[in-house]
Parts: sequence; C-alpha cells; structure tokens
Amino acid sequence: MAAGDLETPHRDESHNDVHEDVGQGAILFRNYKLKQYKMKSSQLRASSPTCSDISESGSGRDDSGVESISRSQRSPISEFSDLNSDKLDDIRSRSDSCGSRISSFSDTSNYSRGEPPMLKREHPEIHGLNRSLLDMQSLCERKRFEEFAMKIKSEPSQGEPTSQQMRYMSPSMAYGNPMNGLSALGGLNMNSMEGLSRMAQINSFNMNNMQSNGGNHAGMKFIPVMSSMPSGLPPMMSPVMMQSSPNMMEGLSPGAFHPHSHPSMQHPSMKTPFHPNGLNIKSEFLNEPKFNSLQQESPRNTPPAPPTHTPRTKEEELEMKRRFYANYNLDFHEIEAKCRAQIASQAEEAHNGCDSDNDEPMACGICNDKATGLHYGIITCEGCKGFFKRTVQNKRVYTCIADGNCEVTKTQRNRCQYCRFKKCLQSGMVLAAVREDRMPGGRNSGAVYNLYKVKYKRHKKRNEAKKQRLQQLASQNGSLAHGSLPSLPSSGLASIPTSHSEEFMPPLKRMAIEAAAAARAEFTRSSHGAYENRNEVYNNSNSAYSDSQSQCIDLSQKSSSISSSPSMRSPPPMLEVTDPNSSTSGTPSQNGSQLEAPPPRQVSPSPQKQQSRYSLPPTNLSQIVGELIACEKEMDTSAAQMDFLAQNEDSLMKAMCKLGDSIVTQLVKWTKHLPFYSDIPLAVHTQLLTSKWHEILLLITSAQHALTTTDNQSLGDFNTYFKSNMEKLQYYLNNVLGKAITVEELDQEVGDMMEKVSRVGHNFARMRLNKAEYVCLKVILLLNQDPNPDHPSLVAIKDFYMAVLRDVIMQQHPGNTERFCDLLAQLPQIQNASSLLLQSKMIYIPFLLNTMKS
DNA sequence: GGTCAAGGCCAG
DNA sequence: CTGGCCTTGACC
Ligand SMILES: [Zn+2]
Ligand SMILES: [Zn+2]
Repeated sequence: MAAGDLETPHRDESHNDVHEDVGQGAILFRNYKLKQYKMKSSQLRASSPTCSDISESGSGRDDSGVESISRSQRSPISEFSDLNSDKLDDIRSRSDSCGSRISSFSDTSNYSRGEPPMLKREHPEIHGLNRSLLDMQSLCERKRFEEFAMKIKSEPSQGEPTSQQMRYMSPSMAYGNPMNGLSALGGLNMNSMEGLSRMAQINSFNMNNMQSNGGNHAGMKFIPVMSSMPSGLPPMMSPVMMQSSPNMMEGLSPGAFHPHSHPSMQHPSMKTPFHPNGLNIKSEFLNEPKFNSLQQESPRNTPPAPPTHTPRTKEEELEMKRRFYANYNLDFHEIEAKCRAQIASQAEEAHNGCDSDNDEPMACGICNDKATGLHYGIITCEGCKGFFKRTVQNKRVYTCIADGNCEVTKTQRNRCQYCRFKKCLQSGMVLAAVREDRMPGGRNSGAVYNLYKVKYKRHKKRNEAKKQRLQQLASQNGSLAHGSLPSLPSSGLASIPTSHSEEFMPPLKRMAIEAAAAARAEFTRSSHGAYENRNEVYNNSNSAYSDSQSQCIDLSQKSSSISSSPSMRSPPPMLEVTDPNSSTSGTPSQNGSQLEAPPPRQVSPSPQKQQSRYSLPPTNLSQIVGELIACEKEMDTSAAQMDFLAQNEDSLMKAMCKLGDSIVTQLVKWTKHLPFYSDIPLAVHTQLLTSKWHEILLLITSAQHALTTTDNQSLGDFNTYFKSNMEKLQYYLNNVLGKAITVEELDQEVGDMMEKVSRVGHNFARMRLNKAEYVCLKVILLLNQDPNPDHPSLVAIKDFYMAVLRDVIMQQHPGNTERFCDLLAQLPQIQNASSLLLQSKMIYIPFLLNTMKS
C-alpha cells in the first residue's frame, strides 16, 4: 500500500514522554482502524466506490488526524521499540511480565510511589503489546462514550439518539453496557468482589472502597445477549436471530434499533416472524422500559437484570458475565476452568503434531469437520471459526427451537445456531480472541487464551538445557512430583504422557503452572483488590512457571494436586440443572439464579454433621480459637532456615525450593491440624492449599510484625516501615543468599508487592492484631473461595470462622464495630499482593520473608 | 522467510 | 449466513 510511506509527523516530537505517547499512539492507531473499518462499511452501504483507499485519500479527517497512519505501517507503538535497547536482554527475559507492566496503566496504585510506568525499555515482544494498549485505549474511549451517553440521557428532550450521536458511541455503549465486557472465557479481568464482598455484605460491611478504579478489558467483548433470550423459547418463537449488526456502523445506526427494519433481520433462514422480545436496544439504551408490555407477554424473556443502567460494580460485571453464559446454560467459571485445561492440551497436541493419532487429520472441536488449526483457542474448522467470529463480531443472539441440546455435526451444524454457538463456548472458544478492533494479522497475546503454548515453546529450549537439573529437582520433590501427571477429564494431556513435551515439562513445573492456574482461577473468582488486568493475571502462571519452583501442595502424598485443582474440575452438571425442560424451579434459566445457588448435587459425605457444627453460631470461643492457635505450633515457618550462601542463581533456586518445600510441608501440617480438616475431602484441601499457599504465606509475613511487637514499641509511619522492609529484604538477599540486587531492581521486581504486604503489615501492627484474630483471618483466607457446589460446607465453615472472628473482636474490643471490617479488608490486599507476587520473578519471596529474622 | 491465527472477501 | 480461500502481521 502506497500509503505506507506516509509519515506521521505528530509522533516524532514526543519521545520524551513515552508513557503518554504510547497510549496516544495506540489510541490513534486504533481510531484509525475503527475509522477505516467504518468508512469501508459506509462505502459499502452507500454503494459509492469512489474512494479507493482511505489511507491514501487523506480526507475525512477527524480531530485525531489518524488517517495518515498507513494500514501497512506497524503500530505507532513500535516506534518506541528503539528506545533504550541496551537492556533488551533483560527485558527479553522478562517478556512474561510484560503484560503486567501494561496493566500498571490501569492500576493507579502503581503510581503511588512514583514508579514510572512500563515501556521504559525496548521489548522484543513490544508489538505484542499493541493489543493490550489498544484495549486500554478502549477503556478511555469507552469512558468518553459513557460520558457522552450520560449527556444524552440527561437531556430531557432526547427521545432517541440521533444518528450522529449513535455513531459516536461504541457498540457496547449503544447496548447500554459499556463496561460490561464479556471478557474471554479465559479472561480474568473480572475483578469480582464476590467472596469477601459477599461476606462483607453479610456483615453489613461495605468493601467498595477496595474495588479497583480501573478496568482492563484486553480483548473485551460485549455481546448484548445478557438481557435477552433464554434457551427454551416456545417453538413458535424460534429460531430467531434477535439482533444483528453486520458492522459497527450498522449496529449504531438508528436502523439497528428497529429489528424489523434491519436488513439482516429478513434473512431467509428466518422461519418465523421476529419475536418482539428481541433485544430492544433503543429502549435499553434510553433507559426506557418501553418493551415491558411485550416482555410481560413472555415472562421467560424478561431480561434478568435491569438492562438500563451501566454496571458499575464488579458484582454487576460478574453477574452480567454469568448471565451471558447462562443464556447458553453454561457456567462461565466452569467453562473458564475447563478451557484452560483443554486449550492447553489442544495447543500442545497441535504443536506436537498429535502424537497419538498422527494419521488422523485434525477434527473440529465443534462439528468434527476437518479442522484447519487453532482458532480462537481451540482446534476448529473454517466454518466454525467463521461462525464464531461473526457471532461475536456482530453480537448476534440466537435461540434454539428445541431444548438447547441439538447435535452439532458437520452436516447438522447449520441447523441450530444457538446450539452451535453454545458448543463453541462450551468447548472453550475464547470470546476475547475475536478482536474488537478487527486488526488483522499478528498474534493475540497469550493472555487472551492461556500462555501455555507460549510457555511451552519458550521454555522448551530452556528446559532442554536444564533438563537434567530439573529432573533431579523433580525427583527431589519426591512425593510432590511422583505420579502427579495430570489426568484430564478430557482427552488431552492424559493421552500423551510420553510426548516430548512431557519430557521437558517436569511434573513439578507443570504443577507450578497448575498451582498458578488454580490461584489465578481463584483470584478471578474471589479477588477484591485493585488488580484486574487479565494479562497480568495470566502472566502469573507464566512467571510462576518460568521463574519459580513453586510448590504444589499434595496432601494425599500420592498424587494429584492437579487433578483436584480448579482448572481440572470436571464440568458441572449445569446443563442438567438448568435445562429448561427439567427445571423444576420454574425460574427462567436466563436469570442466572441457579448459578448463584446451584443445587448441591453432590454433597459431602456427612452434610448433617457439618451443618450442625458450622451452621450454628460459635459458642465456645476460647476453645475454637484455641484449636486454631494450636495449629500454629505446627507452623513455624521461621524455623526453616537458610544456612548457606548461594553461589549462583541455580543454587539459589535450589535453596529456595528446599526452603519452599519445608514451608509448604508446614503448611500441609497446619492444614491437617485444622479443626475442620476431617470435614472436608482431601481433594478440596489440596485444592485450597494449592491455590492459597502464597496468600497464606503473605498473611503470615504481614502479621509477623504485629504479632511480635510489644505494646510499648512505637510504630513508625508507613514509609519508614516499608523502607525498612525493603532494606531488610535486600540485605537478606545480598548477604545471606548472595544474590546481588540493588534496591532499584528489588523495587522494580517486588516493590509493589512489598508495598502492599507492608501496608497490610503496618495496618496489622497499627491495629495491634492479636493471635486469635490472626488465626481466624488465616482460616478465612484459606476458605475464601468461590462456593464450590460440591462442597457447600466450605462456605459454612468460612462463615463460621468469620463469626468467630467477629465474636473475638467483640469480646476483646467491645464497641469497636470497625475493627472486624478493617481486619477483613486486609485480606483482599493480601490477595492483591499475592497476585503481584506471582507475576514477579521472585516468587520465592514469601519463603524468604517468613524466614528472615528481623 | 516461515508459521499461523487473526480478519476480510465473496461465491454460493 | 456460510465457509473456503486469501491477506496480515507478530513471533520464531
Ligand atoms: Zn466445525
Ligand atoms: Zn438447538
């Protein structure tokens, strides 16, 4: 394209402010892409093939003047690739944490200490950041749209947005849910306040201040299906394509607000008249319940949530996400978990050339047609790829004429779009992999799916070199490693245990991934901190994998912390539970209520007994607390000592492994002495520890100061406290472990994490946290997970110990109503820090922190 | 330069 | 709308 030669003069002058410029560059570029796309669309519609190439035309400027950027030109971000290339190697080794750097854009807390944002240096994968940056841009854009929308809404005379106004809005804005991106299945940006927030609600505790102020939406997609269709429409009403907007412009044009007038609505495949209860975007957008009368005719189609307001809270986001999947009778948590396993296995399979069945051509995971490769996360055919893309891009909503269980085969796949798309979701196709900006080519960041493949490839070489060492390492970990190859419910990893990838991926390593994945999954579900960037969360696993010898807790001493980790859970009985035909509750399947409170299909062995103990308010406080404190004796992490100076990175790593081993062993011991140990299946304990060990370690660390400080000692201000912690850590690393590291490097790597830990530690010390409270918090943190349908008792136990904590506080601090809340509020901070830790290269820090003597 | 997973195109 | 084929472009 000739326009590729065009320069972008406006970009040359601002190298001084890399941060800002990168952001703007991304914005400009993305605007350009959008504009290009829109122009194309409008050209098509107007049937006026006059302007051959908009990038050459140089006309139709908007205020950004982005047209001068050629399509063939790389993202403007790449211009910064030349900056500070001296540290390229360093950065290369940090490629995993790249996404997390990006994330610091949206985490304003990162600025608190004046730490400069990312992209200070060149990164070989910097182009891979474009996507993230663009997505970040979309946040800004969306905010703009929201403001605009608010303006429109506030104008009383405004009955309906004008065409021009609509054009100014993003599609998702037009649908009334700008922030409610349906992130990818694998996406983890939903920083739900579930979990703790629910606990907080129970206790009338508002933790909203814990919420983050930013939002990541890497590849966030919004499909306005939330408020529409249940799966089981009466046959006469389907199949119906509720709404279609072949491109953004049409989606935004007034015509799109009137389904009947929309060209795509007259698609010949429509066998029945349009159901009036289709997504009425106009009424949704304008906050006018105009369709109520129609909806009342068909209560099942009543939108599950008020579609008229923009979801502001994480709960709402989560709820919307849930509802979207509920439309397909799916539980997105489960899908998400399942996907990780499947995507991983498929990706591996694909890159291994299908060890087992080489002769067989790849089959589409949806329809079993001949697959053409990995598409949107799974192996599919061209048809299913295109179908998924169109569905997501055009935000199409389907319904099933039958019961939502139509067969999806090569020959039948076009019979029911609903069931086809449902199977796509079910099989783990990643919504976020469909690019909102429609930018062709390039690669999606691994964060969009799962970094497994990237990791695999990247680390294959490294592992090859260190094969012997790692195998030794794995065998060193004896029980942890032995026999712990995951056995997937799906065909996949389990079928290729002898593949070379296995060979290069020692069980320990794999477990590290899974531990991180488990933590990640858990974090998604019940985290509450300011961190919500999907990239970084995904990168957690990568870092954990590459840089840590993180432990996987195996309580059974024989296998499979992995098989019990969340990501390996077998799919839930969602379909049966929510099947409209078998539903006895009469609740519309789309309202997601069954997701909130899934019927306990498989209750624990002795539910009666458990309930009797934990469903009652705690009576004998001192005894209960005493039990917990007794467990602490099993857990003297500071007993584990580093008694030698590491000579190099390798020996440091080994030492850390050893240290970690002993600490993990103590954690296991602690778990086994917990009063409710026998009330919970081993597998659940395993999963809990696997996903929580780092958080617990950080809690231990942060509580240490408060628990060891006497009343008389004065507590300095936070900065002093933080600084001393960092210095201590640096001193320990330098002089005890022999790992040379400057304060700056340390700050760069774990500064944020340490700040959060220190903050919590400072708070604890300030509040004079005592042992009784501490042990309660520890248990609560351990149990603070998304409700496990199979083990509802977990919630009960957690609530029980929260009541214990509350009562303990009431006893010790009568009248102090805030203490309980304040203490609980520290837990999200710890989880926050934990997530930071997982993405750092120094995941062993908590081992150290718990070992360090002051 | 090759790979491959994005998006686009367009006959059917 | 579908899906086979083509173009893109980041990564290897
Ligand atoms: Zn297929
Ligand atoms: Zn169907």
